[in-house]
Amino acid sequence: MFRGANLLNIDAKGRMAMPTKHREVLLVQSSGDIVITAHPHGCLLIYPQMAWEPIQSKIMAFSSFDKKSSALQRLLVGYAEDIALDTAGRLLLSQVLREFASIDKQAMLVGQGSHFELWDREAWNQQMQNATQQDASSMPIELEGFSL
Amino acid sequence: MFRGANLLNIDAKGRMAMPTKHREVLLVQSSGDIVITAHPHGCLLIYPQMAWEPIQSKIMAFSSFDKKSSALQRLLVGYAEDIALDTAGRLLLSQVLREFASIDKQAMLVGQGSHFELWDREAWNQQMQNATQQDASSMPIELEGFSL
DNA sequence: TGTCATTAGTGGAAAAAAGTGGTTTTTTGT
DNA sequence: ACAAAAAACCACTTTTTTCCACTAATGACA
Repeated sequence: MFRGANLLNIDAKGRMAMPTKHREVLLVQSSGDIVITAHPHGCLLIYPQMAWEPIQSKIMAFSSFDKKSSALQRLLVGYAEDIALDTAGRLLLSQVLREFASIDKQAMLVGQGSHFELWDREAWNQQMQNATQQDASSMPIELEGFSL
Repeated sequence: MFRGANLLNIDAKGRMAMPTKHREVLLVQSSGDIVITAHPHGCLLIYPQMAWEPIQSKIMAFSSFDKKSSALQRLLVGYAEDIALDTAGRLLLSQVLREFASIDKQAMLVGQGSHFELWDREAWNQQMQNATQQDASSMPIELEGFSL
């Protein structure tokens, strides 16, 4: 599925060209219909529309009285927008979403299997700097014994 | 499997010639399909495509809300690119990956059994300088009682 | 030990594909 | 019906990919 990182330019209208290798998959899987939403870590999430639906269902099944889960519902479902690729394979990022993720001129599109993450260029570099400075002792339990 | 270190030149387009002795293995094992990604220690990882898949599955099974494990997912899967050897047995390193590992003109390709690591020449020398200055007292527990 | 032959490494040109930006057309809301 | 905004369209530029040719290195054999 989706993997790999691409540095992309965003034009004055807020349009961003999807790398061609991913376009076909998106067109086949959900006829170019995309859902974009906000991620709690400060980036955007990009799903093929069909893959998003079951996730949204799960999220909305959480209790809406619990503060944590309703906050998550507001973020993930509240920000979610339906967008389609234009004829040139670009997608239009709304003002609101761009502001949420502080995305301006350049963004890093990062494949994560079933979906993508979209990061402001600077925020991504920051993120990666942290990740490469971690040492194994601070790794979570589930990574115990994991090796490449 | 893969072992040995080779100093390789990278041309202006970012192409790198695989040492011939490794080409056959890569061709037989995964018809020349390679996955290349980022390693938290600042080098690149090169796997035969088939050998990479099960590793990616394990990584993506971690929780995506935990900061530490999602950082690892972003690094390892986010940077992973599918690449094939060209007709001359070279592989093309993308701008993004070269920048991650600060690889410019020369790189050290290091066999690690199932896979390779690719280091910027300078970073590799640095790395080795540290390794030769370590003394046994700072070794991790699992190396207790280990001798060559 | 020198010459020849084969194979590996390197560089670049031509062709194809992708990215970009602006103009026109359509839609939407007033 | 008109104005503003958004979407579609189209043409140009840049990048990427593929292919081919040349040079260097290695090894075999006389």
